[in-house]
Amino acid sequence: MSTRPTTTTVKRRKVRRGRPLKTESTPDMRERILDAAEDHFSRHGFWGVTVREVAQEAKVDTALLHYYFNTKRGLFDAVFERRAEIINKERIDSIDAYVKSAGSAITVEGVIDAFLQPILQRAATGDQRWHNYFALIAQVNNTPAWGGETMGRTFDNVIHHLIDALRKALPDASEQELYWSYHFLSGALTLTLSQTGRIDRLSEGLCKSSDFEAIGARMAPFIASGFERLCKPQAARRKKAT
Amino acid sequence: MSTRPTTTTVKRRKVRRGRPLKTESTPDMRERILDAAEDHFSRHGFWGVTVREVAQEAKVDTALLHYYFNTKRGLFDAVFERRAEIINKERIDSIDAYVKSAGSAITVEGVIDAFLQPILQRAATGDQRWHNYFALIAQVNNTPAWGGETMGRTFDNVIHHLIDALRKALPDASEQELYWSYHFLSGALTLTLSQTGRIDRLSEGLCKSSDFEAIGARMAPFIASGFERLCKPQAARRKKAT
DNA sequence: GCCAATAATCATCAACTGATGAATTAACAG
DNA sequence: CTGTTAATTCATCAGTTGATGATTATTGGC
Repeated sequence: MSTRPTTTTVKRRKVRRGRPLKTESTPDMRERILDAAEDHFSRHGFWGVTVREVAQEAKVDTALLHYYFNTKRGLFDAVFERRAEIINKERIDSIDAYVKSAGSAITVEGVIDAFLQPILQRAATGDQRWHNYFALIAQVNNTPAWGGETMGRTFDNVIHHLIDALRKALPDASEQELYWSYHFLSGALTLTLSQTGRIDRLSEGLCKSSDFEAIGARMAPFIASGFERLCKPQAARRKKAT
Repeated sequence: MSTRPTTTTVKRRKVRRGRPLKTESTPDMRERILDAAEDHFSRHGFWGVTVREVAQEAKVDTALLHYYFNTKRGLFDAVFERRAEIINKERIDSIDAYVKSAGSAITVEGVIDAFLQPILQRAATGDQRWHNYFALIAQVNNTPAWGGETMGRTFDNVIHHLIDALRKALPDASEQELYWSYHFLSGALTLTLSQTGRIDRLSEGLCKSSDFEAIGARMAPFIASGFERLCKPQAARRKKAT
């Protein structure tokens, strides 16, 4: 409008085209795109996000998303798998370390705590990127259309590892009770990770969904009690006296 | 295909326009639109559905959706609130009936069972429309952007009613522990309602996420154990011996 | 130095999206 | 009968969407 080039191409507003110089502090566009996508997908789900929004936040052209990930879905899957490997390895190592150290004194609560701690600790650090990622998992886990399949492909290994360890702590448990108990554990964890802030409002500020320290201290005892109730039917049987 | 009008105006493929005749078995378009919307929103969430898809399934023109609900969001809200009143009343009545009948023999498991049964029984009947509705709740409950607010507006009354009843069964419980425990309950219930079929695949068919009878028998005991563990800290305190 | 491969932007597309004013037909009140 | 209101489809719009071929600039191997 008013400001325009006075002499020799002073007011260059044009973004550089072509391959970038390697020396200029390595922009690493691919990671920037993944971060932006993680941020948006975790908040609004797959269909609630446009590739333009992601591109805008990452400050790149939309064509670059397609260059790296082909399709919007390819981008989503890349986001979903990027951190899965890290957290899965941590959880398996944590379970193994606990099982080894506990020996015959293995407890349900110990196993579940070992399973949860890697996640809750990453969440507790306050790293927004991990927060986003966990919320993304929660979204996928509650997507009926394709969530079950995606979750399975990515996390079944770890879950079976967890259940194997739980079997050691609950040698008499039936398979069914173990899986149903895990189902309830998964739900509780998922809602925790989804970060809707619902419990904050419900409790009028008494509980904060971002207070992962409080959650970390309570979740394993809560869930372990449930496991023991369901998977140790011989002890303390005092159900509804019908 | 074979049965068709023999004489006058045989090949009429054009859909009728204008106000429909009242005598022709009352189509009740409004409900049909809500059913179709419920079906789609529950599967793909708000952004994963287009008004055209809903209109097509309901076999009406898209303009009719706007005639009844103004905007896509208005349609979504109407779907969400349609069944809320019914199920909320059932849950409050169920809790009240239990509290009254149990008297001083009130138990945590009894309260939670009374809270869950209305939902699980409706789900167990196999009515697809209620299935869809419950899956929709699960979607909303895991939508960080606006899920917490919508859930609160619709369900906070019932939840506070539940927690009031639980306080009677757990007179020494701190508010915080009660709310955290409810948080885990809510997560477990939500994942159950979301019907992703994940547990089916994980357990290789041993557990069926549509088997609400199995869930109804296990969920209240599981969750009640957790509540008692967290909210009765004086008894059986045997945490990790650090 | 030359040239193929790589990494990025530009310009554009056909399809789709939510929404709306006009037209059409029936119900209903007086 | 007649005019107003309710319920429905028609026709269409302006903006958005995911995607892509062309273009530009830099790297790195020979």
